[in-house]
Amino acid sequence: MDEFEIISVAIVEDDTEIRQILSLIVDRSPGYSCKQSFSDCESALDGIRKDPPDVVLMDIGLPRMSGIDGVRALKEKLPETDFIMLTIQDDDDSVFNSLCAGATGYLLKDTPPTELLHSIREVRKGGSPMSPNIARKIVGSFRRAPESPLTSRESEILDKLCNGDNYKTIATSLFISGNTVRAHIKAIYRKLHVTSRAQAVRTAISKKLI
Amino acid sequence: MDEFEIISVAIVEDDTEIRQILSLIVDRSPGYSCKQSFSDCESALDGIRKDPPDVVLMDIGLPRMSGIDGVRALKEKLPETDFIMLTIQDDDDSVFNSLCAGATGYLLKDTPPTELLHSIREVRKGGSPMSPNIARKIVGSFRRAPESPLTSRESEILDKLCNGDNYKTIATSLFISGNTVRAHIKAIYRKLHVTSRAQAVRTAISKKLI
DNA sequence: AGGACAATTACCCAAATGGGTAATTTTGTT
DNA sequence: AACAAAATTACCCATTTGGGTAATTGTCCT
Repeated sequence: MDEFEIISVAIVEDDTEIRQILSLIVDRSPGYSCKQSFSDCESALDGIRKDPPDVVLMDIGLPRMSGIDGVRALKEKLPETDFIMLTIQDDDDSVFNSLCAGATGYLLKDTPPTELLHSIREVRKGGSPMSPNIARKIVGSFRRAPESPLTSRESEILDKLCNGDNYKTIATSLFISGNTVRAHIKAIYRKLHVTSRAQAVRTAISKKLI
Repeated sequence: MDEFEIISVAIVEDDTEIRQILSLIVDRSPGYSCKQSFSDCESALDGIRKDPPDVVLMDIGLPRMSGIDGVRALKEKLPETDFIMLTIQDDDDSVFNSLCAGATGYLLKDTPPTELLHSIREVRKGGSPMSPNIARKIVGSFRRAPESPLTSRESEILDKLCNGDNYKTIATSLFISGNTVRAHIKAIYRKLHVTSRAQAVRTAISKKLI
C-alpha cells in the first residue's frame, strides 16, 4: 500500500443522511474513493465481495445484524480488508467485542472529516486509528485491578492456582501446610463467587486480579 | 487539564545527547515545559517527587532498573502523572509489560518532534498516544488465534471448561456421554501440554484459543 | 485492653478429576 | 472404495478437589 495509491472505501451505515455525507467526504477527497455504501450488514455481505474495498467504515447500531457481527462475517471473507468502526457507542463491550471480531480501528462519530480521512490512510499503513478515549480504554484494559477483594496472601495463592499448582505444590512453595492452602482457597472461592479452580482462574484473569 | 495550560514534562533517558535534545524540544515549545531530566530510574525516583510533572517520557533500555520497572515504581507514587514510553524497543514483551506497568502511551524513537509534542498534549486530554504499529500490535492482541491445534469439538469443550463446567454439565449440554467429554479433555491436555483444568484455562486464554 | 481481620492448622467425607487402555462409529478426503 | 482423522463410548483406579466445621496464633488499629 504505497503513499499515493487510491484507497477504496466502503461504508455500512443505516442513517441515509450520514451515509451520503460520509460517502461524499471520502469520494471527493483526492486519494480516496467510495463506490460502495450499504444501509445494513446483510446487503454489505451480499454486495461487497464483487469488488472488495481496502477499508470498510462500519457502524455498530444497525437493524438486524449488528456492525460487530458484520465485521466478524465480512472479515472472514475479506481478511485483507481493514475494518474501522465508526459509531457513537463508546461502552466497553462495544469496543472490545469489535476488536475481537476483527476491527482494526475504532472511531467515534464526532471525528472530524480530516481526522477520518487521516485514519483511513493510517489503517492502510499498518496502524490502528482510534479516538483518544477509546485508545485510553484499550490501554487501560492491560492494568491490574487497582483494588482486589483478596488479601495479599490470597492473591499470592491465586497466582499459583492460575499456574496450575496443586495444594501440595503451593503449600511447599509457601512453607505452609496443605490445610492452610485449602483454607485460603476456600476464602478465595467465596470472595470471587466461584466453586472451582477453572472458574477461579477465569475470573482472576478477566477481573485482572493477577 | 485545559487546552492552554502549560504541561510540565520530565524525561528519563540514559543517552545524554538524546536527553538534551528532547529536553530542548519540549522546553522550547510554547505550552510545554521540561524542568527535569534524569539518566536513570533511580535518580528519577529520587528527584521527581519534589515537583511531580504532568507527563514523563520514559526510555526502556536503561542501566540497572529498566524503564518498565521504573514506570511501575513511579506510577505507584504519582498516580496522576501520565507515562509515555519513548523507546526503540518494539517487541511484544516490552509493549505489553509497559502497559501493564502503568504506561499510558507508547512511542518509538523515530517519532518526529511535532508528533511527540502532540502526543504529550493528547495524553493529558485523556488519550493514549501510540506509534501506529504499536497500536496495531495492541489491537491485534484481542483477536483469537487464527490457527488452533484443537479440533472444533475440542475447542467447544475447552470453552465450557473455561466456564467452570464439570464433566456432567458439559456432557449434558453437548448431548454426549461423560466418557466422551473426558476423552476430548485428555486430547486437549495433550495438545496444550497441560495436566489440569486450571492450566488449560490459563493456556487457552493466554494463547487466545477461546 | 479489646476487637477485627488475617493467617495458620486440622479432620471428615462425598464428588470430581486425571491417567491408562481399548474399541466402535462417523466423517471427510483422496 | 479406502484411508485417515475425529468423535464417540466404556471401565479401572489412585489422587485431588471442594464443602463443612472448628480452633489457635499473630497483627494492626482503636
